[in-house]
Amino acid sequence: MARTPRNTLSSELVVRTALQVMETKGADGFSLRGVAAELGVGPMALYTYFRNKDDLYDAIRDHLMALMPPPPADLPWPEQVRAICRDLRVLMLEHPCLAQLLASRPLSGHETARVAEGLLSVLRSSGLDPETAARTHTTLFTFVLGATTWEIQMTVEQSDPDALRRLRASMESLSSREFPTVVELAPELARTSGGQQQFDYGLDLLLAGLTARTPS
Amino acid sequence: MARTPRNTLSSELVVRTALQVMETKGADGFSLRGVAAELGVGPMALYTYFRNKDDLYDAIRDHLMALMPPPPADLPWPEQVRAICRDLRVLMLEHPCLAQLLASRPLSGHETARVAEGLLSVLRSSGLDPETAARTHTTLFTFVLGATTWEIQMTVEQSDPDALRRLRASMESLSSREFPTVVELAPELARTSGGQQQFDYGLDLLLAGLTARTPS
DNA sequence: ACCTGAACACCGTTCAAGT
DNA sequence: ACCTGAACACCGTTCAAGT
Repeated sequence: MARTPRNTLSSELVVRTALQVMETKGADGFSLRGVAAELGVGPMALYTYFRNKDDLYDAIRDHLMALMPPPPADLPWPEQVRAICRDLRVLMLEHPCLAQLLASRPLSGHETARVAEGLLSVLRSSGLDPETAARTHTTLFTFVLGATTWEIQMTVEQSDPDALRRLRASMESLSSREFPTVVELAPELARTSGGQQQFDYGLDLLLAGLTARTPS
Repeated sequence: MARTPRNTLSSELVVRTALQVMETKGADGFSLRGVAAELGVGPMALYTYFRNKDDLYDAIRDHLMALMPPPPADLPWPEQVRAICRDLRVLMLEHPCLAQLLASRPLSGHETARVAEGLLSVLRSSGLDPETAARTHTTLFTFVLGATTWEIQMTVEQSDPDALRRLRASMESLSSREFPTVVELAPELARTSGGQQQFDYGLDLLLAGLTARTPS
């Protein structure tokens, strides 16, 4: 859009613009060409700062992870774990593209490491041995990723009236003789596809299982 | 590829060919044009059987969900839940595209409903009320989705030697003063990014939390 | 180092037309 | 109903060239 004079580009500016494009047009509508157009440069100008599209994705992810608040101190460790998981969910809801960025790329980068350090150190200081701490970190992370990805996807789906109508139609076409429980619980299933209460339910199950096996 | 004479196309054949293309070229390399080429027809021929690409995705997902075995009878309900979750993970590992198909589209279709009916009916007959059964179903489903998506992604990443080299380099560039726990647990974190043992660890935490709150 | 311009080999989907 | 062919508005990336 805006003409950018020479030598005013930077990886910082590219990342900020890329993030803006992602939040405007959605993760699907995102393209390198779109970012370049927004910056008023040719598509190839971006390759000065990033090796390829995935490399830019990594940078955007780390840029967003910088927004994660530090883990709260002076709380029992299960409460600290709960806070970190909730914060990550909130950040993903505020920036829906983060879900896809986290799911499709391995964790790397300074800010991503900072977040991992926060959760891992809480788990370690709670008395878990190295292997169990790592297992628990991966379990918590993938739980938040799965639950929130689903929540975001269902929110997107329910905002499209046409898709919602087709979904209802396909639900009602199910035989209540063949699938009695699905048909009976259809309203509950729709309600539990997202929300803080649903998230906390799953998180509490994990924490209950976790505290049950820790010595303290 | 093979020339298909007229009137030999069907939605079944399109779905089977689409699945074959997905498993050959991967979910990223998949395209409607590629499926059409494989069938020896023009791209527009597919639109006779599917409204658009998403519609075909739904059909492929349901086609794969048909491969889910029925829940084993004559076992305590936690064991039945465990078996269903493990079966879903195995199916996703055997057909990696299933992970993306499940994560990006709402659940619909006959075979998808069949799988949901299996898990939901186990949860209901264990004594859970309708709302808790639905919450638990969503929690278990999103857990399997998140854990297995992560496992698949990390496997893909580790099979690319170039990506693996860059990942190691970025890990080693982390300051062990700034992120002592991440650096210390790097080997454990790499090891717990997948595998049956890691999956069972998370699943057992959820089941432990669940059995702790059920009356029986 | 930083950026352009043309080109390559692709996409999903619409539209009008044929059988 | 079933399928073609041309067209539209896009992609990411390579390559050679300019400053």
